Amino acid sequence: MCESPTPTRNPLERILDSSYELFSQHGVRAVGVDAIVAHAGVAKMTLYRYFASKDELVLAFMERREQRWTKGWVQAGASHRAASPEGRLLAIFDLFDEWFQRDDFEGCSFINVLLEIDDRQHPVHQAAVRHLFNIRAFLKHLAEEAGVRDPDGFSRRWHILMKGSIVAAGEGDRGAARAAQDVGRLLLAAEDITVDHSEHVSKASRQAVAR
Amino acid sequence: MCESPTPTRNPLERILDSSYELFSQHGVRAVGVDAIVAHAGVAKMTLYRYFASKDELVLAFMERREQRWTKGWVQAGASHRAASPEGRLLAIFDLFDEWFQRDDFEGCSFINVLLEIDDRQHPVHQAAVRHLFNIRAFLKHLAEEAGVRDPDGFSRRWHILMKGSIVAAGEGDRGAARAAQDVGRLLLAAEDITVDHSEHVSKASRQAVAR
DNA sequence: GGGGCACTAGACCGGTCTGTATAAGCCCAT
DNA sequence: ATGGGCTTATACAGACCGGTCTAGTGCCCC
Repeated sequence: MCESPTPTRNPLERILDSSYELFSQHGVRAVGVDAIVAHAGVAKMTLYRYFASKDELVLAFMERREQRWTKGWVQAGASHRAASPEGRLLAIFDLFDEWFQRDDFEGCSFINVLLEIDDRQHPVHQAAVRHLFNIRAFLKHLAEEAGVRDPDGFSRRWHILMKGSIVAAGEGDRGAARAAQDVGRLLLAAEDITVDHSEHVSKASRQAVAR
Repeated sequence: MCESPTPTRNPLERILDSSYELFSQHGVRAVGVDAIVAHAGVAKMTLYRYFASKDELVLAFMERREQRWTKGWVQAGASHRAASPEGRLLAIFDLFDEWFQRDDFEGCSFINVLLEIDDRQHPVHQAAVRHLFNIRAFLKHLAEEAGVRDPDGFSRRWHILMKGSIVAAGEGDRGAARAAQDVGRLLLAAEDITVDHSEHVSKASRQAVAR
């Protein structure tokens, strides 16, 4: 009688949920549509009723990844943990640190797709580039708020730290987030020398160091 | 009569050469054994005479990648371009800068394999981790020579910059090497403040900046 | 010249992939 | 109750995958 509480009865949502779980965990190339429909408990024809091809499903997955991971976790989490732009930039690596300790650490799906689909003309590859660009837009926004000299260059450097630490975590380095955060503090300190010397940074640094 | 000058008549070498070209360019998952034997101009049975499985061929490819890329290009190139350990660390990004401008930029095969084969127990995945560790061993050696406080941590941070810039180049950012090099200079400068103030760094920095 | 060996060419096997076709079941609204 | 649309289950097509088998070819060395 009393079944599971709202077992995501909607087939479309079940497909999207299963795609998110399987694609993010094992990659879009390793997971076939059969695995997704089996995990979702729907018929394959139902999937192809909503998506013309697997590629379109992958694109929908990446949109969802941006909503959940980029916006719902990185941006919201960083904004919640610190008030100043410098503190929010550093807080990204606090989030990463917790992320890297998880046994089901799955890496950045945009990086994974970018490298899995090497054809630069492929729409899925281009979508990965676009979603990574959107992450950088958030970093650039924070950099502008922090008043750095070159917000675009700064966001690129910060993103290099993020991506490098994610790959390092994929190797098994659980301290990669702290290592990248240390470098990030140097980046901020170098900016503060020539821009300003507000106390927000030291506050965020103390908070991060204390842990 | 006069055929192509020594067309790598040896079938084993033809297989290894084709594996290197195709695997490094398109990834070990996207390239099948049929494509390799076709490119090498050998019979499939010849491949399976020398390698028990595709996985073993991939392992042989990664060994060759370490010989050619890690040792023959990164380590030899950095050692040739600068004499001091600090200069050699920075020279890595000079090499990367030229690499990133190439139209056939293929990325780091070890990172690609690491993310393509997500199973941490898989020997190919573990081999990728090992080859990345070997790169870090070279960085650690330079860090020790430079006299940094924490050579292991320093090599991890430097490697994060390398890996992050490679991913950024995969996105299409042709300036990623210079961006990472700028951050690398900050790392070296931070070390010099607390360790020593030898002139090698400033020499290397001048050399790198002057270009 | 003849035996042995590496190599070639191509068919072939079982499995997996994306995507389609078909037929039956279910639910809801008229 | 009776359609009609959504969903299901299942089978299937065609391509590709890693890997095997076989028959035949050329070459080198005794």
